[in-house]
Amino acid sequence: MNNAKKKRLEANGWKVGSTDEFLNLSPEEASYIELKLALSKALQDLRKSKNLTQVDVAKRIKSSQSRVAKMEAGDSSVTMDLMFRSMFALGASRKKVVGMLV
Amino acid sequence: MNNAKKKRLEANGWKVGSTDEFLNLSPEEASYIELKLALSKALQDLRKSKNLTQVDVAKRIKSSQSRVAKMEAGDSSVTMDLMFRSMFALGASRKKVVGMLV
DNA sequence: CAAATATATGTCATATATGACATATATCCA
DNA sequence: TGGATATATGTCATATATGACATATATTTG
Repeated sequence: MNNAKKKRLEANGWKVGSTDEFLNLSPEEASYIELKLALSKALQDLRKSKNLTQVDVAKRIKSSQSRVAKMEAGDSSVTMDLMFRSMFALGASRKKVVGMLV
Repeated sequence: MNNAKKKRLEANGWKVGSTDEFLNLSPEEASYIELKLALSKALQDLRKSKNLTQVDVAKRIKSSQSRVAKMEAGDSSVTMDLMFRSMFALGASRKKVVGMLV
């Protein structure tokens, strides 16, 4: 994990150690966070591929633009449940969704 | 979706329509729930393949046996985040985890 | 460039998930 | 069988996620 990624993680509310780089980020936590970031990226890619705005997505899932923005940013305050739901709401199949996480 | 599955869903706290079978369960909700159930099954399979008890898993993720049981039951009160975290805590790789969801 | 449109960030009150606990039920095995 | 071990179910106080809102900052378009 490079420094830019670490900065992005910290910016999104993840605890990635202060003095030392990320020794206190266990492998399993790292895997989880990286999968979640992949999911947030997948959601954004999917939305863009359909030429939809965050407001459009928000309407479909009865949420708000700000929450969609947070999903796409991989913010620590959003669950993967909401992200998966959003992708399905955009018409993606399970195969498609899972495929975007490989 | 057959009746047995519906019963299982309802038992786990999912709202799957009362009078009519499951007309009020939109395709995206169905996809989400089915993915989550696949994940709960994957977690259980993984645990059993390692010959661990729910208590063992609970210790590794600093949770409780009851919560692990709920994860494996696909209970509506548990997030996919916790399930993914658990699988990673059992040593599964992202490739492995994602592969179990295909 | 400026206006319009899109996205990001911060905060709140409320809803939901969490670990913990008690206890019920199932499964194992001597 | 019955005691031991494992899993399921229900509940609670607390922690965290949620939609909504305001508003800041980009990005597009004319």
